[in-house]
Amino acid sequence: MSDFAEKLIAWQQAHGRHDLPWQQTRDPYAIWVSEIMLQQTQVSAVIAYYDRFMQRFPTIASLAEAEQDEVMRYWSGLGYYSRARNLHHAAQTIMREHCGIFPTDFDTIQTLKGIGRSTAAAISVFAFNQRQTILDGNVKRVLARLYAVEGWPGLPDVEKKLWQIAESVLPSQGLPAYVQGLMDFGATLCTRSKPNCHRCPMQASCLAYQQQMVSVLPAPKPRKALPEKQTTVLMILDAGEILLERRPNHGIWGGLWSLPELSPSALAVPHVKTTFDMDVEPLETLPVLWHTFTHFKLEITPQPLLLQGKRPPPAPNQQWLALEDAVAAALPTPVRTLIKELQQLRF
DNA sequence: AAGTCGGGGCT
DNA sequence: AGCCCAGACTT
Repeated sequence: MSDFAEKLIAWQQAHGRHDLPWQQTRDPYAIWVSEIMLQQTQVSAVIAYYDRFMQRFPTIASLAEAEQDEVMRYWSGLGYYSRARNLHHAAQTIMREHCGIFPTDFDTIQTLKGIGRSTAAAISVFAFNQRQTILDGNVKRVLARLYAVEGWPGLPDVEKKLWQIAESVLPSQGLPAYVQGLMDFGATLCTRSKPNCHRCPMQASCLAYQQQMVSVLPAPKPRKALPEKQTTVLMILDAGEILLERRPNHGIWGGLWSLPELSPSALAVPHVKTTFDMDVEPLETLPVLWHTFTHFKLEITPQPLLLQGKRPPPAPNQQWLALEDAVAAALPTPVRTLIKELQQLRF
């Protein structure tokens, strides 16, 4: 038996979960229902649904005979409703094509709707004590760390490698405890954030731990490049003071004081004349600034301007502030950065 | 290979 | 406000 499997089984016996409702049985139907409910759904959310469902549909036959509407009612709130439709459909398939007996053959199990390789493996192990491996999100994380597998596990090549590793570390016996251990270990110790490496029996052999890669493995799903927007902000100066404008309550930086904004296509000098009734002269430009929000990147072009002549009275949503006060004010970070840069340029 | 399904917990 | 969860299926 691989060193990993041996340690995992020992860990499972000491620290794993043993009292979940679907662990008290070897009925393939009960285990099947639990596995479907647990797809992309946390244990704590499943338990109540599982108990209610099994009370109403205790057997394959009772589920197959039920109206789809009633099945859906018992699933309502769990999400991923195709799981319930597939479960219902597969129950009827078993009645029709398998004499009402849940199939024991691994490949046959996978032909049932809603059962892929990992779920088929879980059923095969827990109900029939067969030698198969699962590969769910927990197991992917555990193996990606133990074997320092780089790349997002959703990539076919990476997933293939993880299946291969999962098979290679499979013990020859004690499969139920081992597979339950895989899941419990990933769910409670080798967690996504803040894994408990101190209490990990695999620490010495964990490649990610050795290479200090635990926090970056497995690699997160690559995000699509954020859309880029651009804007120009006006830095209108007069007597060591800068003109600030309160932003509308809705939208980005809602209600915050900021710099007046200008659509990138507009010309600064005429715009300021029309909008603010000020005569200004352009100053030396500052470098463009990038700011990243959660949903887009913003290219901010600062446009410093020097007021010529008399300062008109500020509108209610405007104020003049000394540069050093502006730096200390509660302005959006990139705006403060720009004002700081301008301040240093002046002296 | 990418999109879809989903409520809920976590950060 | 994303990201992820005992994934599988469709496009």
